[in-house]
Amino acid sequence: MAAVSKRKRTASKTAPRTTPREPAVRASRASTKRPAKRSSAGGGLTAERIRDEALRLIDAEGLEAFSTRRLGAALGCEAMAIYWYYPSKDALLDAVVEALISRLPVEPSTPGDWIDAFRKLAHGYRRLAHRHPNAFALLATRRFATEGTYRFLDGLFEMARHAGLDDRQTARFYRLVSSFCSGVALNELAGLRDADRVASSPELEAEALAAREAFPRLASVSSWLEPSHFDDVFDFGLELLLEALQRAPHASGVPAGRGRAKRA
Amino acid sequence: MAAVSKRKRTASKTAPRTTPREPAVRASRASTKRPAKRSSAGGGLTAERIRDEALRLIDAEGLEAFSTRRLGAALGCEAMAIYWYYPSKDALLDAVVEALISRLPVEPSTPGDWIDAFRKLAHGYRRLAHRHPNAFALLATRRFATEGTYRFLDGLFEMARHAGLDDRQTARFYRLVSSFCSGVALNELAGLRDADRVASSPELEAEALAAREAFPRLASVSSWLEPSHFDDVFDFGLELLLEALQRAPHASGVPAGRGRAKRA
DNA sequence: GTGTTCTATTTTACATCGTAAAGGAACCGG
DNA sequence: CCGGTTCCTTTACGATGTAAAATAGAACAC
Repeated sequence: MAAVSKRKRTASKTAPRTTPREPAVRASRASTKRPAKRSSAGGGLTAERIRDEALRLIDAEGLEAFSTRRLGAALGCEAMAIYWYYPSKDALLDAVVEALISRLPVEPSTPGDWIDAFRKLAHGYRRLAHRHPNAFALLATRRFATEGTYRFLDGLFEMARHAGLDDRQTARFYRLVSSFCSGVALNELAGLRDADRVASSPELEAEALAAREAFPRLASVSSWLEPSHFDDVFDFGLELLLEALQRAPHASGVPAGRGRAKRA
Repeated sequence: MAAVSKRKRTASKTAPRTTPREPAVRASRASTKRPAKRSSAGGGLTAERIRDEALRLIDAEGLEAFSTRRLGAALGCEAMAIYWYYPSKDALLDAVVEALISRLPVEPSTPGDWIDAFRKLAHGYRRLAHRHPNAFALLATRRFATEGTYRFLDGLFEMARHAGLDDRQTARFYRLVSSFCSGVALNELAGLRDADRVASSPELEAEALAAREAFPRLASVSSWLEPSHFDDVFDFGLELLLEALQRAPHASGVPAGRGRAKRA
């Protein structure tokens, strides 16, 4: 966590920020004493409630439309109230990412079958993209940088170790599979969004038709690029990766420098 | 192109937009008559100059910091002048995407070797990510929806046809390779950005250290996740895909429904 | 010449954004 | 009752994207 404040935009915002008084940095403080009780109705603000509502809003109205003020309105409080629980909008979005990630199944469904666990995980990731299309760009774009995401990765890597993979192979396949999954999902989401857009505007439809005529090859291939074939592509690619993973679990296939795992 | 205006944010902005008077929609009008001549110095505004400067600015200061006002300042004009050439910031970004895409090599370096052409293309794409890290997210996130990008795809698919791939395989591998490339590149860029951030802040550094202790598996794997190993991962994954591509060029390996190409 | 029209740009204005800073209001242990 | 802590609101500032109108110069009509 920690207050990072993204990038300072123009490097000359206002003041040098001298730790104002130490507001709220840690995300879930409510548990240290008693949860909350003020304002009888649903007013009880907590970091979790804010985060959940943020996700709900993003799902409902898109990432672009999401703002602290709108979130405040949805929560029944002023926008600035959020800043008691999160140091910035950015940090809140990190928390949303964390919440999504932690829903993924890290354990294999059948204990020994770690390839299957990887597969399940990949499918879970993809399911996330489908369930939260608007929030998914966050996952693909932001670095995993919170405790929960660390825990997720640690669990995953622990599983890989039990499967006998050395660290290098683990790293490699983690990168490969996760890159592949986000790549496919982003592609897919972009395609869906675009299909939406075109369908909702006659002029864009006409334009698409014209493009189809001007570029015949594009036209004939693009029927295979439609949403209905996404599953096919995803499974094909994923199985390709998993096969390779199964094929060469221990050995390192490239020069390498003896940085092996400590366990057999 | 066409004025799309993104999504209307809240669905209740201001007025219903009744085609104000028909300002500028088509991107490059300067060529129809004479380029321009007003304002002796470097003032000559054109769609191309705006787009190029936009890319330069994004490269230099990041996507977040990019705004029409700053672009105007860089060009020596008011922000609104841009709107004569592009209907929206969104459309301008589309043009930037197009400019980047059209730099990729679609032709194979040795005429017959189409696998090599795919490889070159993938490496070119990755090089783009390296050369324009700040602009790259645009490529991965936005749909290819301009004439230039259509042309690019048409050229690519034409090449695939010459290589003997049917439309289904073409579509499949296009999606696979492009998804893979953007996924890896995004991952890579996020990693680099994060390494930057951590290196520039002692408290984040301490935090990272603590995480390393709390999650031992993460720590030992993550040395293999460092930037120095990106090339390795990319090549490994790409060759995996290309091998599969070479292995099964024509046949469709799944049930399929006879929706084949009309051309031999 | 004097309009008038077209093209390119500036000016002005508005709603919205993230968030710093300060000011309550409710609770606390004394 | 009092000072402190905790949580939330108010107010304010400097951005943002862009609609709308004003404006300046070039090109054409007469």
